[in-house]
Amino acid sequence: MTPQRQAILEYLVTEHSHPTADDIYKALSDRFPNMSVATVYNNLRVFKDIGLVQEMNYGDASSRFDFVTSRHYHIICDACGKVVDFNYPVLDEIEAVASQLTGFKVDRHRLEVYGTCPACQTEQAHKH
Amino acid sequence: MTPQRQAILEYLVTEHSHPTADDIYKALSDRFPNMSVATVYNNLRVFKDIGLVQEMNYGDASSRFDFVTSRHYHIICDACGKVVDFNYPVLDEIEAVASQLTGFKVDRHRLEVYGTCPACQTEQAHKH
DNA sequence: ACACTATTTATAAAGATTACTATGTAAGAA
DNA sequence: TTCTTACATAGTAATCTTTATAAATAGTGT
Repeated sequence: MTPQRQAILEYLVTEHSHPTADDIYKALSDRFPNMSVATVYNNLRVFKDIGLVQEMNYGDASSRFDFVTSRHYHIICDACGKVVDFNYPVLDEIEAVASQLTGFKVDRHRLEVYGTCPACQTEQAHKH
Repeated sequence: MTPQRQAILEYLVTEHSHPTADDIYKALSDRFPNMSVATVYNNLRVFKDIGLVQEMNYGDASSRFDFVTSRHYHIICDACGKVVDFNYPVLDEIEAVASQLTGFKVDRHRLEVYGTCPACQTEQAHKH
């Protein structure tokens, strides 16, 4: 557990945003002026492998990383990219159905809702 | 509707795989030896904009493209990357709940199930 | 034939992520 | 302490996917 590793983990735990690797890199560049981007990626992979952190890919943009606490889903704003958590009963049934229909051994699923966040809604309304 | 455009669309309709841009490019390189990769991307974007084709991003790998027929979900093999369709009632409720909880105006959602396909299951079993 | 518009090709460029190498650093054994 | 081993980091090059750009091409209508 190096200082850099601790700082990255700390950032993920305390910040409730869903930062990209670059967000983390920039946020910590004050405390670690010569930390490498590769270090951020390396540590994020370590955290992911042991299940502490979840990686989320959206389109062509950068991956976002989320410290895993409780089970929740994400809703993402198409306009500004903001990610917000929301709770919903875990969709176990769809996994069972998918497994039956396809013969796959199911491991997990991934669900995201897309739309426009309140802030961007008002901004778009003001454009008239 | 150029010959290249037609060929790309034809490939998406007839092949029931979920090809990447590069898959399409390679598959058509016999008939169009000097077609550019950019042409594939351009046309895929055109198809996507008019709603003929759906783009799917998985992790760091390339996007996959799916000709839109009926509403269905995807299950993806972690071992070989294969994508298989399966049918399930559309999850309208989760969109409503998410909207209520977050104040977002919901546009759509995205759901994928991950696991191991039958072929890779047997292959993994034979490794003992 | 001429102008206009859209498409293609070819290539450069961008952006995110990984690979690689050398350096550093901490822990353990002799 | 000193040597050794293992691993983390920094720095940079390389890779891969996708987009941007500019020139060439082809089609359509006048």
